[in-house]
Amino acid sequence: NLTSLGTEEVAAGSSLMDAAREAQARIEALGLPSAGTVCVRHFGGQYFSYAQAVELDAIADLARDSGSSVLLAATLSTASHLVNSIGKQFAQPIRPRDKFGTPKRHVVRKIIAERGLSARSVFMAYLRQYESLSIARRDHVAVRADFREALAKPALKPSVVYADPPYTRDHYSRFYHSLETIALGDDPSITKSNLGGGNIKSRGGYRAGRHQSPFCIKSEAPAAFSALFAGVATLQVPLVLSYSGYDPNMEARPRVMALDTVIGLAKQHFKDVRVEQLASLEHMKLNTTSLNKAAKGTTEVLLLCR
DNA sequence: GTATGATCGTAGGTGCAAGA
DNA sequence: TCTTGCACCTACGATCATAC
Repeated sequence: NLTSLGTEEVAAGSSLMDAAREAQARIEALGLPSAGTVCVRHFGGQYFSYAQAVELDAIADLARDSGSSVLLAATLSTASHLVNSIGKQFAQPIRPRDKFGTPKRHVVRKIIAERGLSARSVFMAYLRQYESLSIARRDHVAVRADFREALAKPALKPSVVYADPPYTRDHYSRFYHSLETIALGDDPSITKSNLGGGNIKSRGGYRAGRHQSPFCIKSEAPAAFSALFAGVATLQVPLVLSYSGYDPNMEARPRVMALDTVIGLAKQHFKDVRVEQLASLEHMKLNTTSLNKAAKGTTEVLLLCR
């Protein structure tokens, strides 16, 4: 993409590099606010066609200026719908050639189909869909906040807290960083990968300072769980905690914290802690069979804390 | 040098819907 | 009824950083 010019594999002096530099110069000459061109500079060519990215910039600008949650929701759905990546997430741009340099035919078809879509048309379809939804009559509020803040100052008095923290070391903010940037309307720098000497911008184009959940970091997870339990206990309401059971005898990837340890922490804050194993459920197996280690024994567990 | 932890790049099985 | 295409999203292996 344009933001990574000079660090990519394109040979200096090639016509593609010349075109990219000229495009960048023309964008700068327009004198637009940097946040207003962030899609085309950061995600154009990487996750969207340049034309789609330009349209997205315009749509996102409109949505943010309006302050309308419906417009913003339709914008984010449009970005999510258009993104040309593996699995429709924002951590894995398409790699159109295999390791031998041969173009992947099915990927080429996918690129042509997805990058030919009009952002405006997709946006209008989502807008019509969301505008036609009935309005919920029950009291509710959506909050974007750190869980500690949300528990310390709840927007509404809850009757129960349901928590679904991550349980592996994978930070899922990687998969939504572009939507975060579109929603915030800023112009973040892109992080550099720790691979290759640390001088190459991350292939996923991650925004600097993206959220890293303490539940995914082994050294921080115990304090995070303690804060969660303490925060809910202070509200004097029950807690339903979703976690993943894990049998250390199986080959599956260990959880950041063992279930027994989580239960032990819960018991420090609640008189009654029950564990319900959802035996009939298994996580979807989303990997090649050879890598799909031991889905059995890693089923969903609910901690009922009172 | 080794162990441990953290980050990044990556693959693809499953279930559903649409089309043949 | 069968086939095909697609969205979903988990979690692996490789690599690097840090602590000892």
